[in-house]
Amino acid sequence: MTTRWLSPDEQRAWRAYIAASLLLEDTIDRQLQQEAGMPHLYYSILANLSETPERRLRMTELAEGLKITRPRLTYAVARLEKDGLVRRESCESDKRGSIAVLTGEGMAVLERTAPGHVETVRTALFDRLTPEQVGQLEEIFTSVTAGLQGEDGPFEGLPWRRRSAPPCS
Amino acid sequence: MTTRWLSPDEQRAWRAYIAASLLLEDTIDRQLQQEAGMPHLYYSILANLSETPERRLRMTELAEGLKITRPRLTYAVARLEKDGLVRRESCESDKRGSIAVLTGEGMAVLERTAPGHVETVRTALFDRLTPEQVGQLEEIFTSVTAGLQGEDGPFEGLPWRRRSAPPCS
DNA sequence: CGGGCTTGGTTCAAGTTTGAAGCAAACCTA
DNA sequence: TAGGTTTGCTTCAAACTTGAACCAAGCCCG
Repeated sequence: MTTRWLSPDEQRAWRAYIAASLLLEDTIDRQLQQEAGMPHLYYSILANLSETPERRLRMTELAEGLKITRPRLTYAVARLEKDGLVRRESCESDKRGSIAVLTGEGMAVLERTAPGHVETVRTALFDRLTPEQVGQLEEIFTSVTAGLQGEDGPFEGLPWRRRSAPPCS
Repeated sequence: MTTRWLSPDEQRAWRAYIAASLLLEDTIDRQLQQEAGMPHLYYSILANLSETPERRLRMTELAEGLKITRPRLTYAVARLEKDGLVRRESCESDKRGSIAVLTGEGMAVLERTAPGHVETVRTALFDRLTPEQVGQLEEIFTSVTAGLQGEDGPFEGLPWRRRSAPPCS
């Protein structure tokens, strides 16, 4: 089958997206590195943990939620643990398991740095969008995520996909 | 001033965007690593070069177009040069300058791998969007780019910004 | 039980990215 | 035209990411 190249509209959209996403991530990483001494992903790990009832999550659940691979998470959590922001506990009901727990210090860092982070996201992104565009953004990217990890799509083989979710709270 | 947190709508949009952009980049990187033996950025370098009249660009122009820092580009081009896909020439009119030139072999790799790449982008993204959404995508991210590197915005200090564009074709 | 398969997680080496520092050529400006 | 500053690019060390290999614990079925 002959290649279906991108239309001019699609080309422009694609390039706009690529450029902006690089700039945006760089901006956020830089701001968080300044204020919190860690890149965006590491901040997201703390944020994710802080939102669970017990401020704890199994490694695999965390990796799945963040859409990253497990080795990447292992490395990141090791660093956060060294900094005292996260602690690791082993899972009682499944002795293979490992649970990341947000420490008090981790929570404190999060609370201290959240306002600056939100401000950056706001200034760089949301302050420039109309309410309709916010809705469009959500719709577009929710759909993309569904396609990339949904049961039906052509990308089943992505390595971070999991089949079951162990509880072990 | 008290923090303006994200509204629920904004939260959802932000999370959808973060998740999808990670999945999308991973998917594209993986596909290109398979088919072309290089990550997305490196492919983009070849693609950018191929679109200029003489298939050549000054390092700084290239970095600026790709929205990446110069050390990052230096490293990437060094690798591509080692692989024979890019050659470096020194600039006559400005002896500090260095010019990246796409080789015949580089062009061949690009032509061989472009269809698979486009197919991935299409499957992961554009096949899931309506024509209106393609337009929305472009508008949103064009605006974000403008904000992050425009003359007026609050992010003047980003290190990749340049003031002038040397010709030195 | 006992062998094989799967799952949760880490480790390892190789590759990439980052920000600061360095270096040489070009550009002032007095 | 000399001295200082800027510009273009690279180098360096430290941090991060990747994918493959690994290990131990659970699972499955006989």
